[in-house]
Amino acid sequence: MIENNPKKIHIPEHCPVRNVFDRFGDKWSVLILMALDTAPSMRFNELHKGIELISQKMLTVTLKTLEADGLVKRTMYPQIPPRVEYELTERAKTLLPHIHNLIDWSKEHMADIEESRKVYQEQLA
Amino acid sequence: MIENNPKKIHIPEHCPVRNVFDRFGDKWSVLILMALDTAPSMRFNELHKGIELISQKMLTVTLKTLEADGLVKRTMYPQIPPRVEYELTERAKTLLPHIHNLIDWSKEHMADIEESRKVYQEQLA
DNA sequence: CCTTTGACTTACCAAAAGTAAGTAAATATA
DNA sequence: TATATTTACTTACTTTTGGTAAGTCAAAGG
Repeated sequence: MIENNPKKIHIPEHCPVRNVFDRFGDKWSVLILMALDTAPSMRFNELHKGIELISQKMLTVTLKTLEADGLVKRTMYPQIPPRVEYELTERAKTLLPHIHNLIDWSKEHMADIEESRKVYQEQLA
Repeated sequence: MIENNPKKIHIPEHCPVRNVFDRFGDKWSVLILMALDTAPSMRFNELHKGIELISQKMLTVTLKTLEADGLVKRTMYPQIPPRVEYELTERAKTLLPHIHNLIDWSKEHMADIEESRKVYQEQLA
């Protein structure tokens, strides 16, 4: 009777859920998608200035993974200095409503959450 | 004319969006909430076994932040060996539908996304 | 006694992310 | 002619975060 399962919940390593949240479960992906949602297209430096505190490095690597996932389209104009435009794909546009729902939830509950955090901190002291 | 804003998108460091996604934008929070959603309450080791590959350390620290945010309720029964039960709060229950929407989106699109990733990889080679 | 049990800590190490400087190539300025 | 500027990145290096494995606590069971 090795492994006599008590409650059989199991969130395995490889599943669509993990696959998605490993993408959204990083600091910057969602923020970039949101920024791109505010204009038809944006250039690298616009994103860099628009998303406070993101580093150039993290902006490039995150844009690359978003591009790989088909959520962002990258268009390079061969000029000098170079011009590169980023825009949301149709796929990304089907995702954004869900993200906005999370944002709305967060706006609605953030005051309460911060209050909870304060109370929790005070309990520790 | 320093700072003659071209497109005024701006995602500042301190805003409800960041505040929420810094929470969800970590590897484990959402997974723990999902696991807790499958039963009325769960013990530490049930979660540890149920969520594949999470370390004890990350489980404890993530549970603590979820507790601090009022998303998880922790109940300790003073026995030896100890028994600790975790359950979702009402606040968390209002959040879970949105998370499930994201999961549904991810199930719907994951095949296409993996295909995109494959194509993207092949382009590089 | 010594082992087991459950929910953790702690110390140490690896991986991820942040920082700052560098690159390319043409145009603008001195 | 020499230097500075511009944009979209790389690269090398440092810091922070996360993972691993062992240890702790106190009682019950063999």
